[in-house]
Amino acid sequence: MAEMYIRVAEEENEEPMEIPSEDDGTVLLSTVSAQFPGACGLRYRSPISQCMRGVRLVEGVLHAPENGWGNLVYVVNYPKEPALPDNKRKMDEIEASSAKMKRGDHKTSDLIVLGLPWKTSEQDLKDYFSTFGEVIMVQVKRDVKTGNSKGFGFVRFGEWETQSKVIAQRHMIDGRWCDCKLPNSKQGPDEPMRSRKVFVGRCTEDMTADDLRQFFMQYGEVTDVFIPKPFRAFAFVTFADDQVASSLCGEDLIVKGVSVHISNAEPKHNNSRHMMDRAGRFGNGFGGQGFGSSRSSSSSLSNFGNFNLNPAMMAAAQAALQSSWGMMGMLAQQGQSTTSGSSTSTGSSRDQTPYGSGSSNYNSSSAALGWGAGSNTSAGGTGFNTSFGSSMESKSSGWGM
DNA sequence: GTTGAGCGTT
Repeated sequence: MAEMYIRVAEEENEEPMEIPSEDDGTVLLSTVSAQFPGACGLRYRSPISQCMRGVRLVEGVLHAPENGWGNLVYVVNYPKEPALPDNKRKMDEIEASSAKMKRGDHKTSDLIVLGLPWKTSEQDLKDYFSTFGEVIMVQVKRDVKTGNSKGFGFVRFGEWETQSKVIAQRHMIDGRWCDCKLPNSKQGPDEPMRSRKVFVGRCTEDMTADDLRQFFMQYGEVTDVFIPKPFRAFAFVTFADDQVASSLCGEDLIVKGVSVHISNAEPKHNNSRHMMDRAGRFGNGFGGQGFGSSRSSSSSLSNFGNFNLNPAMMAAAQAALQSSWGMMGMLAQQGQSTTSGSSTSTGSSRDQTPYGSGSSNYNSSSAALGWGAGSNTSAGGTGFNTSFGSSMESKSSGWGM
């Protein structure tokens, strides 16, 4: 099937935009979200049943309904708002619209961007994130000596709404799925955060992170899904709202026909545990920033009128072109992403072996940057060792929650 | 088979 366009709109009766399909007739979710930032799926009104129907979404790929995409208008799905008690939501709205809204509450903070392709530059990051809203800072962390990317970076947005939207979804950047989170340094003391995450026991191996995300989305906005890498029959799901999480604890829910058990996520093993326990008398160590307190994630999509042609798509396409695997490589990467480690991240240990066997061209530039060379001998191990058997001590610094 | 990666030379 040749490339075609399908019609997509934010609401059923709004003017649709045409967005391109892939050669095989599927449409990438990343293509949709390039035009509709924050999109998590598509739906349409069935001409037969007159009901809204969901479009099948498998690992980032949208599949046409039985009789093809046709000429229907597909409507964008966005993550559900956290299910807050009505009165609470009203309070937030009033607060937000009031002129004397205390500004301190919704300050943005730096977000860590995990899982970046080695080659992603700060400009790439900025181009990508600008589709969501005003970007006021980007960084790619690099090895000081070699200048090689460490595979993560930071971004800071101008608006709180932008930040919360970005945290709530995954990001296809230069051909890899990346995650944006509050960095550990910004996480509050654990209690408030703890309850946003639930432990999901009795998972089966066929439950992908995407499955879990789709399933739990009905209860509220899902900000993270984690599935341990070698299969271990459990998972973690994090919500934007701690009330959603705690309301599920103790339940047995049916996911893909299997009963899973939801319980509290225990704190991750954690070395920094003596901060301010009972030293109560010297003022509370953590005075200021109430961290987990009031979160009112309004995900009204401000469509900041952007004319830039979807950098997300450009970047992905670019990645496909440059990788010797072409578009197939991209698809392969996506496919692998959800079956592996964290839903979040693409693949276990940076398996971005972009240059398949024998591809000649990769290193005029990389070699100059010191890539292939004798890996890292230093124990500090930010290295790029492609052999990931080598253990670098796992430093779980705590607050991963 | 029921408790998890990776986090900032300011």
